[in-house]
Amino acid sequence: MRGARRARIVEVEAYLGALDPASHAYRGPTARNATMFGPAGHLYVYFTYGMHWCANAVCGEEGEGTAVLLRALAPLAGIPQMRMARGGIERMTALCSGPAKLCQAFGIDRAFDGVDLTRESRAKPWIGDDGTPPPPKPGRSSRVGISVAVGHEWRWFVPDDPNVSRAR
DNA sequence: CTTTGGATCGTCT
DNA sequence: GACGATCCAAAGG
Repeated sequence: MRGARRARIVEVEAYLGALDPASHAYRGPTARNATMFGPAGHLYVYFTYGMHWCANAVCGEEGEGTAVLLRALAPLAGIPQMRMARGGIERMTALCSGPAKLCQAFGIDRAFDGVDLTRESRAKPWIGDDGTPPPPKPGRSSRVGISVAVGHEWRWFVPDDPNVSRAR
């Protein structure tokens, strides 16, 4: 949520710090993952595959390294801006249907690593509660794109939402 | 529709 | 020096 752009979170994955070999925080704090070990409610942004940014909400106790990866959003407002940021792509469900796509749609990069998500602002991303209840029966599956700790079903999503990324 | 391979570079070994 | 918490275009059915 930034500027005129707003969207609803419809897919996330949990990464459990030192307990989770698939987490960036598994091997302890480094320059890159420092934000993960900070206070909850802040944004952890990382760069991957030489071209993509991905965003997490830090959610554990300070020093724990626990975070939730934002994997997909349902666009609500500022759609033309998202389209523009995504290179003029037309298909609505392609705007935010992936962790790197949603960052591109919202213009999220390293500059926003560490920002406080709990404070509403026009100049940076933030997360708020608009009163929409969570799905009564959330979808659940193993996490996408990882090669270790594959056994845990720590991906959660809104069933039947067209913006949810398709699993490999 | 599905499958495949290329792009591209910061981070940690 | 290897490899990613990915995406997309192109090619094949």
